[in-house]
Amino acid sequence: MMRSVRSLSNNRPPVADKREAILRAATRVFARNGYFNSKVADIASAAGVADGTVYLYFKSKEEILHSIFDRTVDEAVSEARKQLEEMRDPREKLRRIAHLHLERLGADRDLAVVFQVELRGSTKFMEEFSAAGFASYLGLIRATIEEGQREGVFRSGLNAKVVSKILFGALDEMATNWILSKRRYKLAPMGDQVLDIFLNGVSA
Amino acid sequence: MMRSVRSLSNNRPPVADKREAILRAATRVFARNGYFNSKVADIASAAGVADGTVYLYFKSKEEILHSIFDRTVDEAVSEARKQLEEMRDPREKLRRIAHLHLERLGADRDLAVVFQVELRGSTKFMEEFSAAGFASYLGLIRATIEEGQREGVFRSGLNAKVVSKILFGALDEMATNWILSKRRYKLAPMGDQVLDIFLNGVSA
DNA sequence: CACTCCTGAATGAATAGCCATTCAGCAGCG
DNA sequence: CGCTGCTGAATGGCTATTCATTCAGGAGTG
Repeated sequence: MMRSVRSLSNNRPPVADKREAILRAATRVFARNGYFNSKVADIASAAGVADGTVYLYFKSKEEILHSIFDRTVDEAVSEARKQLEEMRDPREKLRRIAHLHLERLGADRDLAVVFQVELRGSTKFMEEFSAAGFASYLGLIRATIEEGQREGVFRSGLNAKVVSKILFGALDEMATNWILSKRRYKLAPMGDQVLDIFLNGVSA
Repeated sequence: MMRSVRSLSNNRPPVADKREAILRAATRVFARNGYFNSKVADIASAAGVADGTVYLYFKSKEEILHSIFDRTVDEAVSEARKQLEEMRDPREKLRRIAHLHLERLGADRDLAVVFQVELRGSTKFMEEFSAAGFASYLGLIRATIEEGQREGVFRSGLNAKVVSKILFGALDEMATNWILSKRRYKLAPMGDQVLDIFLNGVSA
């Protein structure tokens, strides 16, 4: 009750503030208990708001999960697009994609758990997610590979779609293993090992 | 009611019969609705038994899911071990592993959904699964890679653990994409494309 | 063979508890 | 006052699991 100073900065973004808090709390709660075992009441209390408040910002529990995905994927894809714009070498581009991918997940274990574990938790989810963000992410990888094929740095006989799935799958597995591992290690550096083998495998 | 001949062979396995029926029904139900959205009553009716009967064979809904995993992984690993025994070339061994992996999942879409989607649905599950079957499966791949390194067919500078994760991740992604895809295609042949790139990447 | 008694597998209605969502009202502010 | 934003207790629906009961068929008996 009684917040230090309330006026100045606390006026405008109570909205965005609380929404953010709920999203962050939900990420933590989902990561620790799994989506289906998480109670909305847990999320509310972790966010420091009342149960009902959650429904002022989200239509349902499910929408919370969606929002976490959407926000993260949108951010990740647009950030990647931006950084890739200034690059030429397709090999370097793939390295950058891998790095950004693992760096982002490696920086927030809870977020990583939600992505690697909870996202997989229902075909419905995967299909929805698949349609939107995932497709554009895979597309980013594929476009880079096709670019490399045109330039002659990657073998042109390969099916770019399959090749992009291989890279994605390998990175995804690194992330999944990382969250399951008891031993703490840096995730991002794994990307280099993956890329070494991958590039060696696809280079012309 | 009225079973043809009851004595001879019908005496022993009414038990295994029903257990099997429940397991098969559960695989279908879980695959279609997701584990958490599946009602035990749905499984029972799909299996053609009463709700209560399920509890004569399984302690809980969760144990049903476990049993599906355990049975499949055990079968897969021992089958793979057996086939690999008679082979020498590590490259061929990896091809065989990939083939068996995708062949098995490709032959039963429901089972594939349970494995690719439901298995990922909770950290708890993954940890338990991880401990048992998954580790031994990854270990099989790793052992083959190390064997290849000793024989000089694979680059010895590579970390075999990471390399095995890459291969597994790539195969896993093929399977996941396959179940999500609307278009029907054969899963197993994807293994060859994966192996072409993979072997090219790791060969000495 | 005919009959009775048992056994335990199978049943499915009832229970018990859980939890997402709602909403009547409260507090602070201008 | 009149809003706006928030609260949290109450509601309603749902479903895993239990358990009293049924019943088919095997065993024992005369």
